[in-house]
Amino acid sequence: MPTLTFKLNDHLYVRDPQHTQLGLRIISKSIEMIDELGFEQFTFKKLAHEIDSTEASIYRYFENKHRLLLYLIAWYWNWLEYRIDIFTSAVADPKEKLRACLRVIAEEKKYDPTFEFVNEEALHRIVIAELDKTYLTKGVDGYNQEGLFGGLKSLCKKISGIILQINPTYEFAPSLVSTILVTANQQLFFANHLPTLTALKADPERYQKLYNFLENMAFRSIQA
Amino acid sequence: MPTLTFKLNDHLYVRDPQHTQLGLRIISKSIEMIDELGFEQFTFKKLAHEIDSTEASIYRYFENKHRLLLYLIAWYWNWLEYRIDIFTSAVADPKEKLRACLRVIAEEKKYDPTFEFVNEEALHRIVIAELDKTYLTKGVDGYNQEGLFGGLKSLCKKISGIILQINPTYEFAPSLVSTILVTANQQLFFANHLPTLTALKADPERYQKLYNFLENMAFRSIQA
DNA sequence: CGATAAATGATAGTAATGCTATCATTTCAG
DNA sequence: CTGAAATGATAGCATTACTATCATTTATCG
Repeated sequence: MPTLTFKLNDHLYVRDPQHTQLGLRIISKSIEMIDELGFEQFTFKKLAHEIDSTEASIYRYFENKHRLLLYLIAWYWNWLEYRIDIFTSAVADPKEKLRACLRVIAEEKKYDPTFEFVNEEALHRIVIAELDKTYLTKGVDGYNQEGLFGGLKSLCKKISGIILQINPTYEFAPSLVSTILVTANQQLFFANHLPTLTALKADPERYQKLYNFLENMAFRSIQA
Repeated sequence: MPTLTFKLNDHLYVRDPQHTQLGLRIISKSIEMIDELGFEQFTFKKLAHEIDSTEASIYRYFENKHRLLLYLIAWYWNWLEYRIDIFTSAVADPKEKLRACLRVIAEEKKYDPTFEFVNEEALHRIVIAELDKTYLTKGVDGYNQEGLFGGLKSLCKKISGIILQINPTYEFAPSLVSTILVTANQQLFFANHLPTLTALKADPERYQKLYNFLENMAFRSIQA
C-alpha cells in the first residue's frame, strides 16, 4: 500500500517534515508527547531529547511550537475530509451524505495504516484538548491570512454544501457545521472530565450517543 | 444602589479580592489588561506595575494567573445566571423561560452598574477568547473536584431543567445546553475572525442573528 | 569518486516568565 | 498604643522559547 501524504499549507512549516526521516520522527513523536504531556508541558527540548536530535534541528522544521500544533491539527482536518470523501463519494442522496459525514465526525478514531507516521487516536485526543489554542490567540487574523485554517474551512464548506442541498432555505449552514465540528470534540471531553455538562458517559457507547445527538440536532435544525 | 457581590468558591483565590481596595483593583485592572493583551501576554508583573503595586502582593490574592482567569470566568457565569434569574423569575411558561435564557445568552453584553468594579463588556470578550483555557488543561479533574466550575455547571443544570419541562423525553438536555453556551461565544468569535465558519457577520445585528440561530437549534432539537 | 552543498549536531547565550523567599514598612483593629 | 495583618521592595531561581555560531555528517551531482 502506498503511503499517502497531504499537501499542507507551506506556511505551516519551514522545511516539509513529510520529506525526511527526521521530519517524520518529529511528527510522530510530537503527537505522542503532546498527547501525554499536554501542549503547555511539551517543549522542543524534550522532543529533541526523545528523538535523539537537537532543539536547533527541530527549529529548522517548525518556526515554533505553536506552528507545529497548527500543522498537526491541519493534518487532522485533512484526514477527516479525506475520510468523509471516501464515505460520501458513492452516496447520491444528500441526507445520506450528511449522515455519512456525521458518522465520520462522531466515530471513534483509530490508527489508519495509510499514514504510517501518524497515530490518529492520539492525534484526536490532541484535537479534543488543544484545538481551540490554534485559533484563540492574538495572531488569528494573521494565521488566517496565511491560510493556516484552510483544512477546517474546507471541511466546513463541504458539509454546508450538503446541508443546502437538503434545504436551500436554511440560513445558518456554516454556523451549524462549525458548531457540530467543535461540539463533537467538546462533548467527548466533557464526558471524560465534566460529566454534568453532557448526556454522554465515559463508556464505549459514547460515540454512538454522540452520533445520535448530532444527527438529531442537525436534521431537526435544517428541516424546512 | 447597593453594590452586590457574588459568593465565589473559596479555592479560586487566596484572599478574597472583593473585600479590599487592592483586591478590587486587581480584578478591575486584570479584566482590562487580559482583554487588551490576551491571557498569554498578560503577567502579574505587568498588572502590578499598572495598579502601582507589586507582584508579591498580587500573589497574596491569587495563587497564579490561571486561578485569576478561573475566578473572572466563574464571576461571569454567576453574573449570567443572575441575569437569567431576573428575566425568567416572572415567567411561567417554560418555553418563554427558555427564550429568555437564550436572549440573555445571545445579547450584547454591556456594563452593568450593579457591579462597579467589573467591565462586563471586556469580561465577555475574555470569556469568548479564553474560556476554553479554564478547562482544557491537564489540571481539569483537580479543578473540578475543588468545585471551580460550579458557575457553569449550575447554569447548565438550570437551563437543562427548563428544557425537560418543555419535553421530558428529550435525551440530550445537558449536551444541548453546554453546546449552546459554548457556541454562542464561538460564533461571535468566528464572526470577527473566521467568517467562513459562521452565518453571522461582524455587524450590530449579529446578536439578533445569533439569537435566531440558537432559538432555531434549541426548539427544534427538543421538540417531541 | 571527489567536491560541494545541504542537513544535522553541539554548544552557548539571552530575555522573559512564573514563581518563591525574605525583610522592611505601612495600615488597621482592639 | 500596641500588635498583627497587609503591603511593598527587592532578590533570586529554574524553565522556556527562542537565536546564533560553528563543526560535522550525509546526500548529490558532475
